[in-house]
Amino acid sequence: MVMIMDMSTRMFKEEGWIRKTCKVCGKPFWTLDPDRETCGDPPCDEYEFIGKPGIPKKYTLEEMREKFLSFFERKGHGRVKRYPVLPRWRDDVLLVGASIMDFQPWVISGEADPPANPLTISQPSIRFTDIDNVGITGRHFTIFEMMAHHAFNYPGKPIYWMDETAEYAYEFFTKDLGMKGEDITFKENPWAGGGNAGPAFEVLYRGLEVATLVFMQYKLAPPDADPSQVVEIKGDKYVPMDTRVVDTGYGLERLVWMSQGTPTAYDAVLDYVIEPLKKMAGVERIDDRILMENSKLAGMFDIEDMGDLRVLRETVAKRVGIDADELARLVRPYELIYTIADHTKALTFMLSDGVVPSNVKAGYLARLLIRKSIRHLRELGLEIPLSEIVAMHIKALHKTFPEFKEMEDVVLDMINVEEKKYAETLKRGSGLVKREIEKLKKRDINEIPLEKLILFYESHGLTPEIVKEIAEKEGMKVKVPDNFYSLVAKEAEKTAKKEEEKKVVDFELVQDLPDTRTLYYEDPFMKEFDAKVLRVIDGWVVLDATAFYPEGGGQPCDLGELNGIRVLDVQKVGRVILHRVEKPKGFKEGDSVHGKIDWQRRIQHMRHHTGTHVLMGALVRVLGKHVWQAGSQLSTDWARLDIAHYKRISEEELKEIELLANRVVMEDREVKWEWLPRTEAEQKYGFRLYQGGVVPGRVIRILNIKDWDVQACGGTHLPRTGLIGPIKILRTERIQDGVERIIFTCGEATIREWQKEREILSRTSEVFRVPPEKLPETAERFFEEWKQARKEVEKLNKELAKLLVYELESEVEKIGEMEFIGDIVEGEIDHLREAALKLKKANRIVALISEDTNAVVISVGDDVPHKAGDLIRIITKLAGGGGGGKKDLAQGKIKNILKAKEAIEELKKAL
RNA sequence: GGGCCGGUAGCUCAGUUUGGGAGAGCGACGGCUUCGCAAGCCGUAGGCCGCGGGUUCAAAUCCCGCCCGGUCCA
Repeated sequence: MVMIMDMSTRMFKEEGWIRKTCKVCGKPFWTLDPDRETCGDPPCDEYEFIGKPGIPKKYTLEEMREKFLSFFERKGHGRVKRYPVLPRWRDDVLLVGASIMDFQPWVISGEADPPANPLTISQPSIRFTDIDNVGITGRHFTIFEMMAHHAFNYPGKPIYWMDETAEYAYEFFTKDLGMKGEDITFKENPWAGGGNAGPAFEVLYRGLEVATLVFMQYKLAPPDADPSQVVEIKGDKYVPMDTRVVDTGYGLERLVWMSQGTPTAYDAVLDYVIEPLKKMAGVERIDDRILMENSKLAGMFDIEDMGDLRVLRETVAKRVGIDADELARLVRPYELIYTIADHTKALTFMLSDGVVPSNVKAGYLARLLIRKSIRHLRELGLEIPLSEIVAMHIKALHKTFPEFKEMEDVVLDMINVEEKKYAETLKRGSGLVKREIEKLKKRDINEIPLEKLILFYESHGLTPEIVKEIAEKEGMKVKVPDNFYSLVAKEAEKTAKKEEEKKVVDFELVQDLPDTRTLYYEDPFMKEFDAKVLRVIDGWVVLDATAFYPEGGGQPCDLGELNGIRVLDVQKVGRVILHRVEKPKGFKEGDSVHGKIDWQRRIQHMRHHTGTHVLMGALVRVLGKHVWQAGSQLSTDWARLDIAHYKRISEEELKEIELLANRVVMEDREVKWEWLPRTEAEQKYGFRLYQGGVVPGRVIRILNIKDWDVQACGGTHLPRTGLIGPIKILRTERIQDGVERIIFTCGEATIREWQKEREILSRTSEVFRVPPEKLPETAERFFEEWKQARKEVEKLNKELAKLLVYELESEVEKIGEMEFIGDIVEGEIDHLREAALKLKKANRIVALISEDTNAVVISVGDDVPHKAGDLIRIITKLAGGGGGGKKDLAQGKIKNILKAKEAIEELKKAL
């Protein structure tokens, strides 16, 4: 736990800073004030700027952001544009939650150059960890801008480290913003997370954390690490990193708040939403004193469940001298409005940056925010569409973020679609709850059991609050435990399973081999080639060069032959390509080989691959810029492309997409590829490059279809779109909410599809004996007539049953007190049953056997002391077969119809 | 990716636990009552019980696979 780390800096030593230990939390901190005893961080200190701003001048978001960025520009930092909140360049996190995430893992690992070094940025960041605190504590947001300056100290190329970082912070705060130096504290708080660690300072001012300065210099120690290098931090072992990174974060919203001294940070930065909402909802004005006390205390709280919230209410109520319930009534509307304002802002960023609401990943987080906001609007009694509020954000922010305007139509439509979906879920749900209540009432239960609440939430998306609202109208009690959601989480944990990762061909044995020369990149049309065998491992042959494309990027490997021996599989391990061959004994090190590629197969892959990119361009143009590739797979006979989209693609859209894609084929556009350094490619083309997912490597391969589509892609492609041939969309599937799959063909595969379709049509035409264009109406007519005929049969059966009944009535025999009818008849089981039931009387037994279908039916009246199920067994025992039923009716089938008569006699005897 | 819920008449759903007669309400249509309307009463039509396979004498019901919709979690 103890880390030996010197955390004094040049400034601390030269300017007379004192290192003290906080008397409340016990953590060390640095201050200029000899009398200070606490570290400055809540709950050790309370907010001191509410109502009396800690910065002399009032700032808006834009002014503060500019102040910060230009300060660091003056200090030699390159200004970098914000990154999208949806991190396309990595697949280990759902959303960007800090500026440093923009540069992980490529820049930090040294695989890509930073866009500037040192650099400064203001990065919109989204975090869900504090979502329960949002709107309540006054300082927590799901979305905030992390202003930062970063320096990447690569080996031998140091930029700067702790001394400069602390000085920049102090200078910016005191000189540029005019904060009081003696009120600033630097709290030591070593940081560890995501496999990295290092010393860190929290910079605190008047009870608020305004910046965090982190010095990343350790990484998790590998098992074989040199023990003299190992440091232990928070229980984990670390070793020094080659690249040391200055990672800072200045809270833009918090600094603006500090400069305004409003009761909450929300008031300072989201007033353009808060004020109209207050007016619309007719929120009662409360005494500023109550609001301020509330936010001062709320600032020291961390809300994890409803219990925590109650404690907060009671504490504040006591301090301002009113009743806790009264306080809640007054404060609640404010909290709702704050939360809505924050969540809708987060949505504006997420949706504009390409998150599509769905039931998975980041899309699910967007849906959570949408639904929570809608519920809050309802609680406020406001009946306005959520999109109206998102539009307010776009209006207020589009000058700084012009991309919002560009995406506005799609974003608002997505919100409206989601709102409609939620309304339907609720409607469906309330019916469900009401029906459940009816059932419970019948069983004299007047409270909804917890397991039902969990079921409603997990399976039907109904929060316990909503269930409560519905149930109480029906006079049903509902008790929601404070920790309901953690109960649900525990429930889910039980079923959580670990996934096993499938290992591909993994050979440590190839590590010493040189990279295989990739002839398929040098000339994608190379069909034959000569090469040398470098090694033969198990069934795999490694060559110095190959034109065989190894499986990757959704493109299957090439097949063909080496020296006439069949190649069965081609895989890439690191940068070495392995060929699995049918007879590995035919190869030895040093051999010359001649390779031949199955060209029919390969060219079809190329058509499908280039075709995928053409189709992607068409999808984006028809459906919108939110469309993003979510996966793709191609084969010789078909290809499929999964895309993020928020509703089903209509038939009209599909036609348009297909037409557009084929037009681009007919225009015969140029297709070019080039290798570019990662950062250069990103700056030039944007993150749209990463359609196919994260691409590793220092340089990446860029595939460019002229004025149509640019992507990072490692596949083999055609040089002109005209070579793709016809593109045909076969169908679409919705593989999950928010993801559509398009299955299509190109080139020869399309022609084969056409032929297949014609065959189906002509065969069907032959069956119906009509020309293909008449098929729909003919099929419909046949289906109708078939239904009609079926009904006729049913009717006739009923008629027959009636006749049978009439006939059988005259065959009644008396057996003691009981009446018995037993006969061998004709007909289906339904028909027999109909008759037996019609003949049923209190003291009567009816047994019928069908001589054409072997069906047996027995009906038994209420007063008869036998069960039909038992009686039928007498028959089936004798005549074979089986059957059974209830007290009054049994059905079955016998094997030997010749024994039917005998069986009925036997039954009679048994009575 | 994993879990859960659902798909039965035009609509909303029951029936699935424990296999054996496919139902209710609303709507549609017809009739009665009424000067006429609303309403009420009586009656009629309307079902590949999501699709495919399996078990069984017998499957809406049990088992397996698929499709469609919903929902929660990582």
